[in-house]
Amino acid sequence: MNALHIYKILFDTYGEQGWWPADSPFEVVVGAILTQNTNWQNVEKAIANLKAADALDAQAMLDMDETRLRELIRPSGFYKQKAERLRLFCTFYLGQGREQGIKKLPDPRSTLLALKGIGPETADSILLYALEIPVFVVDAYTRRIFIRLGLLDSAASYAETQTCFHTQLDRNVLLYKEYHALIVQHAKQHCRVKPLCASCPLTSICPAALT
DNA sequence: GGCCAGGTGTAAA
DNA sequence: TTTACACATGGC
Repeated sequence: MNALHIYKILFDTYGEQGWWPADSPFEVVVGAILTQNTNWQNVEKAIANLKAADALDAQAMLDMDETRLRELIRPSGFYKQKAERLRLFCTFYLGQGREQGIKKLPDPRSTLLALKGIGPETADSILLYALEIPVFVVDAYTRRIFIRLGLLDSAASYAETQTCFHTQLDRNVLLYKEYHALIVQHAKQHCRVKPLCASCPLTSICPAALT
């Protein structure tokens, strides 16, 4: 039993996800910041507001008042700190020369992590879905599911969890994109709070499934 | 009405 | 080095 096996089960169950749901790499970044500990439905409202205001653009976000940006993204919650985080990223983004400039940095991941408001999951989401760099995105769902399956120690750090996937899977952008998307899709339908249930496609391989 | 959501930064132990 | 806590809206 390994990560690839789980992937196959999830793919057979849910099919291709085609993530990230965004029209541009920059929109991926905005979504990645806005979705921090936030329901995606709320993020969609905020992004719709930005689009309606013609503000889904780095320069536009920097040009407007921060209070205006706060209002536009308010539905996504934590709107004061997220407005600041978005603008900090926008300054970095334009300063580096957008996606291409960031990709050419010696260590894009460390550079992103140095930005206030960009932690490991947000950084890796940006690397994978906006910059097409093959890093596995670890989120709360990933941990929960693999701990329940007995494939991950409950004390495993972000880095340890990520290494686990990197060593068990080929370094493939499309695979990583789909895998993370499938985990989120799966988590939304099953096992959010309660242990694995009878209709869960992973039940048959979960040691605790029937307890 | 309470719980949760595709985390992160900060401060105290 | 780990553990709490704040940050905030909207759906179920």
